Amino acid sequence: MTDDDTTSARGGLKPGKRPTINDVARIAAVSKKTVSRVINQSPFVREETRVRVNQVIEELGFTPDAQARGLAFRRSFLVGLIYDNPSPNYVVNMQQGVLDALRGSGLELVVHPCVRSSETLVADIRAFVERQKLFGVILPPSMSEDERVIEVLRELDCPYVRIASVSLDEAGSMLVTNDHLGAAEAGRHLADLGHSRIGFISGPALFRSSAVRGGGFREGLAEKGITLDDRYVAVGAYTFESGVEAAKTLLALDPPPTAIFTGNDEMALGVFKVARDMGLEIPRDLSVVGYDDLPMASRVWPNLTSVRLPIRDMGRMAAEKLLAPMRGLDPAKLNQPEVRPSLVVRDSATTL
Amino acid sequence: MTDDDTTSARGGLKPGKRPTINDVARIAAVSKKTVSRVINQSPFVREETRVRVNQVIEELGFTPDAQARGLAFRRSFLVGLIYDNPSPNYVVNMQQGVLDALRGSGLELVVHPCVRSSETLVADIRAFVERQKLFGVILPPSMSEDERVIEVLRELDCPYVRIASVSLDEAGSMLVTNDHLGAAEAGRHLADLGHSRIGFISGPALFRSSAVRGGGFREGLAEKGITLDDRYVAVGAYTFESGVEAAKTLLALDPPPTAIFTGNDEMALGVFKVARDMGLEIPRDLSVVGYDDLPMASRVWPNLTSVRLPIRDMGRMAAEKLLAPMRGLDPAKLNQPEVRPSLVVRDSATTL
DNA sequence: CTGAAAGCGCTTACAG
DNA sequence: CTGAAAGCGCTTACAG
Repeated sequence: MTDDDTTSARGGLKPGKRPTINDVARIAAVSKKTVSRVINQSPFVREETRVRVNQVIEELGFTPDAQARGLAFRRSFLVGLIYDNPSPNYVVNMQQGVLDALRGSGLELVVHPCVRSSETLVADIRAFVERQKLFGVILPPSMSEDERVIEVLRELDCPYVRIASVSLDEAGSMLVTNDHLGAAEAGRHLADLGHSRIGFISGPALFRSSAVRGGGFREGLAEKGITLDDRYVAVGAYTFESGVEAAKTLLALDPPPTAIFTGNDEMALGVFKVARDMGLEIPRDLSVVGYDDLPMASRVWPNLTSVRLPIRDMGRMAAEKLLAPMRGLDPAKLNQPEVRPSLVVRDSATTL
Repeated sequence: MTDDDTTSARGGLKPGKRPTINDVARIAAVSKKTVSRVINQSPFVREETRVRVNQVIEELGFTPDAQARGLAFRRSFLVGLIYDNPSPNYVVNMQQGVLDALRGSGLELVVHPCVRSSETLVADIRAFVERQKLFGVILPPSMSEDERVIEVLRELDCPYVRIASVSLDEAGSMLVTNDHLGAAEAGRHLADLGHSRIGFISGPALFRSSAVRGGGFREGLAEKGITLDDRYVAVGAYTFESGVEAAKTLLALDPPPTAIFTGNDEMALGVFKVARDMGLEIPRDLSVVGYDDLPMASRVWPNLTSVRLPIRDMGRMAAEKLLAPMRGLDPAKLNQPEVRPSLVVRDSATTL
């Protein structure tokens, strides 16, 4: 439609071809290096020149080619999200946060799921990062906890930010979620409600958060003089189905627990299901506390009491750390609040 | 660790640098063009040569540079998922399906959310697609329904597959979900259960599926001699919160509906919430039928009767269409089953 | 503040 | 079946 409007500026352009930096340079009557400087916001361009070049860029509808830039820069404009998390809800929330941070940065997000137990995991990740020459990588749990992967990233000189419940790396490449604090709060809460025969459904051993949340929970109970009985601990896999299995085991104990704390919300819903199937009413017959506070926690019935983790914010903050150097900031010194999980009391846990 | 093992093959390689196609060519004693042929699986390479080259590639740990290949090919190895869907669950499911199809293809997935009502939408998408020279794009609803976006993709010569409830394009770039069929089934089901004063919470007008599902539902009811009263139709936004609002409106009518069909599951959960708040028991006092059959449909209580859409499969099939030409197949003639939504009867709807 | 040359690591015609 | 040359569209030193 507006082809004619730009005829003057497009003079000499081959039809059907995208304008390149050469076209911009020719029409703006500068060298392509100067155009490159304008694109990359170099300060060494006279204001007048910059304006003229930007005007031509605008008129031509010029968009720098990511492949060509990447080839010359030896680095792409792609951020990788490498994950193995079994909870799609967790992943999608974090992904949204990462995208929040990337918006307007010129970087794009490549999602790369993988299987941590796969024999080819390390080779796969190496190929992915090397081939795409990623700008950087974000690693949610439990990918963040695999030192073989970290080793590869270091070797390939690929910046990364790890998200984990405890610190595993230097501040600039680490986002700590302090899960022991939230779990301790859950423990104190259940103890305060008068529970003492309490069950715990742990996440899988592969996740640091499983042990950290379990440890924090024990700690919180201990503060109130309660000891978690190992017979009342079941190991799940952070999935709904595993929550179902673990709940069956725990509720078959004699005497059964009066309350159950689960390593994440997904498994808490599994407890909900088993309780209903057994004719137990929550919270009257069984108190349940989850972890993560996914959106669904406040949509199920009864509303799930859960430890809130700001998953989306975590994704955003991790991405901001990754982008910090590009903005001339020190990733270790961003003015980011520490992640402090906190208990959201709803209706699924009550006094004994 | 194994550095020494490869010393022979790495002879002459600059330390600390990734091997390039030149290194492979030199060590295998062929031209780089031949190496390129092996990488791209050209049939015009002698078996013996191919084996030798692959061996050197293996020994060197050579990975072709995606940027360089993209620059030469004038096309990247990235597939874009451009979406504006308000339901994170829907998106994450579809995304998983797309990733299923991409696994092993050498292509990576770039996720690109956007706001359809934004003034810069078209320009944003143009810049994204042009800059990344995308291999192709997948468009879930309602992005799939925006003809301005399609126009840009055609102009940029970017292959795409649209996912929508009705056909909007040629078979090769279209995945039709036939939503009228599933909605009609929901209508017949509620009618068969004896309901006649039935509410409908529609999706937003921007989504074709809203009208298609509404139309199918009316059709199904009509088959049973029931007419949907416009006073019992509320318009939502496919979100939980909008479901809450719409349910409040419908349940405040005098007389209130005895059953509600919602345009998606997310809004059905909103109805669940309002019913509970009003002291109504589902399904005794109110029957509810949803659409999509997200995993959570079978995790809430009572289990939600819902029209099942194989969202993950849809993502996979759409991606397979996109990849078909690369595999020498005609995307219009893939042996894919048609998407047939079907009602999954659970516990949230019962006889009047 | 600006530019001409060389190069990033691949592939596409074009020959042979 | 194989290769030498040119080019994809940018940026990095290096000069001026």
